[in-house]
Amino acid sequence: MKKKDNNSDDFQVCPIDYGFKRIGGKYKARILWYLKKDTVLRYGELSRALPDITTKMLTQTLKELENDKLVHREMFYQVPPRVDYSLTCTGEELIPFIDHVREWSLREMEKEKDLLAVGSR
Amino acid sequence: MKKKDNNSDDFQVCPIDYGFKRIGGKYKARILWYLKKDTVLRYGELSRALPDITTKMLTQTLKELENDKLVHREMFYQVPPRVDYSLTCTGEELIPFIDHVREWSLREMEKEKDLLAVGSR
DNA sequence: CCGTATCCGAGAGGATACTG
DNA sequence: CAGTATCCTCTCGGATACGG
Repeated sequence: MKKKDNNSDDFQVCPIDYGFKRIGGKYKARILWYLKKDTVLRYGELSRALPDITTKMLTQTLKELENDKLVHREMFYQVPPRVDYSLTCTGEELIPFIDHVREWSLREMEKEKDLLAVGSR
Repeated sequence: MKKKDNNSDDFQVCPIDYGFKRIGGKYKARILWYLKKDTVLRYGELSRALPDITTKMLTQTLKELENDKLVHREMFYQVPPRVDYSLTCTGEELIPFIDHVREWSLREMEKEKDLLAVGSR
């Protein structure tokens, strides 16, 4: 198997890979989704929206999303500090597709539940 | 942070997480995509379609997709052996959404290229 | 309130050789 | 042709403690 030699970037990047790298990762899609629902969320609100995330991962993921221009970050220099997060236009373009997965998943989870119910009686 | 205790499954599973687990992984989306394009592909054809995948990963990923009922596997007992892979109905439901990411990625990659071109002149 | 800084373990994925 | 079987590396993410 040919390994990509990194001193030449003339190899083709698959767009599917590219996309999944930008929204993959354990929490990225969920964060984007919560942001679309409420438009603007503070750090603490996001933290409460995703109860299973650690501060490390939340900070890190938000930073990645910001560098990727998918979320916008606004700091207010106050005491106590305040930081707002919201979607960029590019980030919003991803919402319909996250919605699609979500709907699909809900249907699939229903199917699983039904199957389980039938099996146990 | 509360850790999920695995002896009780009364905790809520987020549908977004659920979905991304089923189509996440380095090659799953790409494999589904190639299957939609050509409808039926043999193991070797898939291998050639994804030049960067090793046999180990291809076999493993296909097995996962099969267990998840996203792809269908058909063996022909011949010499030399032949195995066909195709999408299930559930798998097909994911294609529009993979398409969406792909289109988005193509646009984004264009934007990056333009940016680079401007920067270097 | 909004993070940083370390340390660490599990598992995803890679390289390589072999088989019915 | 269509996979198995090992071994190994390396990144992702969890736990925990501390800082402006």
